[in-house]
Amino acid sequence: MRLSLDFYQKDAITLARDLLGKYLVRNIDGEEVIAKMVETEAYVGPEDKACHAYQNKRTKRTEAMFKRGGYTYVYLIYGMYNCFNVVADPKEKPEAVLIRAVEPIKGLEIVKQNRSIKSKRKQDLTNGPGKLCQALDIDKSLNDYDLTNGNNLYIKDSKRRNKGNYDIISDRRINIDYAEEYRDKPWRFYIKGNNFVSKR
DNA sequence: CCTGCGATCGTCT
DNA sequence: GACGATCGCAGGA
Repeated sequence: MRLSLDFYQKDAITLARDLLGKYLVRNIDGEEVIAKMVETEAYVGPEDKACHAYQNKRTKRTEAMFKRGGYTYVYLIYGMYNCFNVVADPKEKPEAVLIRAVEPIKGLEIVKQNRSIKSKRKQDLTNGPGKLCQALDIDKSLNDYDLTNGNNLYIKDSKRRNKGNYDIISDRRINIDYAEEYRDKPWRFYIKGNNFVSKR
């Protein structure tokens, strides 16, 4: 079942944990790709020096983070890759969860097409924030997109019985050395033992 | 296995 | 004008 509005109205750290194991669903020209989210990072609003909305910095780019939970925040990084975030919290609280890695569940052929790589290791298809955006064809056209309404992109519960009963590891976030005392906050979360996690 | 490096461009100063 | 919530490749151990 698609996650409802209230699921997202919580702080980014809680949401980052709760999103693990949930299914990200992407419709590309009628073809469905489904991927399980296995690694996330919380970006915790005005206080967090690693967050784009640090000190409530409000620009065209960060505007989506100020939406209520359940919207997307997608931005271009290093001129060539996209990063996909799920906005948390009620309106005006700029917190979001970066999806760092997913595990393909359905539509593997499409994923392989979207990712033309030499590596034959399956995990290299989606074990990174830029990689999974390529794999699921997520770019800025899906920024500021309502995950609770649209059909192009949404999140659903896995039907499995393991309702979030994963062993969850928390660790430092990746590549935010500039964030001073927030650099080492344990706000990255991943499913223990999962092969698609980008870094352990 | 690991480290270093270049690619590439929208966004903000 | 500078830079980045990254990636893939090359080269060495």
